Amino acid sequence: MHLNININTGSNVPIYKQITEQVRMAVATGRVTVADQLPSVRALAEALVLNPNTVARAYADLAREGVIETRPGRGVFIIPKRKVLSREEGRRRIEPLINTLISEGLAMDFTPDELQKAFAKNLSRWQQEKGAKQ
Amino acid sequence: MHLNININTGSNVPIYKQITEQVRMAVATGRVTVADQLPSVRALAEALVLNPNTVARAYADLAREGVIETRPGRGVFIIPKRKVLSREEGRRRIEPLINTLISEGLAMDFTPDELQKAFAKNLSRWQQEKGAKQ
Amino acid sequence: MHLNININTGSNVPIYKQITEQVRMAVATGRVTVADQLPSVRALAEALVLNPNTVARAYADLAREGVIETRPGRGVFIIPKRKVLSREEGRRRIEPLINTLISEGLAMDFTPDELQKAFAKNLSRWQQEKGAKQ
Amino acid sequence: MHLNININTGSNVPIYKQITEQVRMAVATGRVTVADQLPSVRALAEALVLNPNTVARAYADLAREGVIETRPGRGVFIIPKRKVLSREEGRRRIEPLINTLISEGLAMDFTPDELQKAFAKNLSRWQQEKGAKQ
DNA sequence: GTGGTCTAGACCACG
DNA sequence: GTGGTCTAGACCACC
Repeated sequence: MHLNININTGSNVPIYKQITEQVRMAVATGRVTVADQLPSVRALAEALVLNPNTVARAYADLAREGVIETRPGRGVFIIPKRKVLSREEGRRRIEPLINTLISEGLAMDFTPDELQKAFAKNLSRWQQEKGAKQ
Repeated sequence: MHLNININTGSNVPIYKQITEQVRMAVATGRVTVADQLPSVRALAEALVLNPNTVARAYADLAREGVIETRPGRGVFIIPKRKVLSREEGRRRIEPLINTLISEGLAMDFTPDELQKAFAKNLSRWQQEKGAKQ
Repeated sequence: MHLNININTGSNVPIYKQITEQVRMAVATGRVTVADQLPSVRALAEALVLNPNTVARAYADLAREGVIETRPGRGVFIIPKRKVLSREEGRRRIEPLINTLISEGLAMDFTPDELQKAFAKNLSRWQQEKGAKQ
Repeated sequence: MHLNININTGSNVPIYKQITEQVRMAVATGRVTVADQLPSVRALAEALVLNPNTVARAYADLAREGVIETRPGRGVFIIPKRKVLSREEGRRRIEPLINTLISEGLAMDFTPDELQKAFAKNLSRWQQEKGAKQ
């Protein structure tokens, strides 16, 4: 198991969200598995050169979501995945992202075809990463 | 010309962004066309029960994007689409939107195939609307 | 790094534009360099006796131009120069500035030759300053 | 004598200023000469499809500057040119325009050489116009 | 009437 | 502490 989180400080995405997203992805793609132990707040903060508060917040969010469990004194662990969101809720949350992408993309002079291709390209990159790790 | 903007004040998305997106969409789908005049800052602010500054900010963003033109003392107008950003800058701005969509989608247990289909479906809807109006 | 911005409240030039121009100049001449941190919105507002919103607007414009990057919660930073606008858009924006200069200059009884010389002189000053600092 | 004013409603330059500028230029280049009569406020407004108030304001500005004279009941006339601004005042007003041009131009990724060339090109275009009319 | 600028001060998210 | 968003209300230039 190797978590390997990358932080982009220049991004608009808040750092704590970059962490939660990458941990969620690592779990979803099977790169880390149930009962795996994550680095401690302090260790991860040091490794990523971040404020421990930022890491703590990310872990708190993940714990609230039911992705990880912090066992005081022993560490942070992955817990079995349950579906948190129903299909419908998922769709409700994902559609605005799609439409923002299309709206901004078209306004920026990209053709629908270019958008489709760019999306497919990035999607396949994510799948490759997943395949490589499994 | 029928603009019909809906604001969701409870959303995380800033109000000014909801406005810019809906205007861009109205233009992209042909619901408003070149040379159409948009409601004045004050009129839209009153209609949406917002502060005029919020509407002004949305209009300013659209003007910077090259979607509209504000003519002081006369009003706000749709202008012919033109290429404002460099190719690289466009790519730089569209990639994070794509990756957020993929990351959130996969984290919500959608398969890559489902995401691809959902994206294609929405994209074709934008084009259909436009085709229907033209 | 020494920013040293001067505001002329009596001028017709909006304050936020005076700020953006002086920051751009500081960057172009090398007085501030990549990765330098600019004063915070509040700090600069206090130093210049301005409303923080006015400074924030100037910073927002610079960020859109690709001169700086605002990192919420951390501050404002100079970033490597990159091409944001398309070639055509750049031309579209620079031509009116040139023509205003020529028109006003000729109306003030300067000869074309004098204008040409004045322009060349200022241009070389910008380059000299930059050379001296680098 | 043919005045031939062109108004660009899409420009940021206020319409009344476009008029004053073009009249001043027409006088400065000798396209219209002393004792020439200009179109009346009403006639020019109709010809340019403008609000008469806008033309009236432009004429008022020109009269205040000493470029034209309105003789009630008879019309609007060019009056002999005097230098309104001293050399020094002229320089004080022209330098900021030059520096804005350079600052924005460099920020937009134009090279000094490109700026110099663009300036020279536009300047020669103005001179050609003048030559053609004389 | 129109949009543009600025101030004042609030609340929020982030680190 | 930082920047981002929004409201409220002022004053100005322009048409």
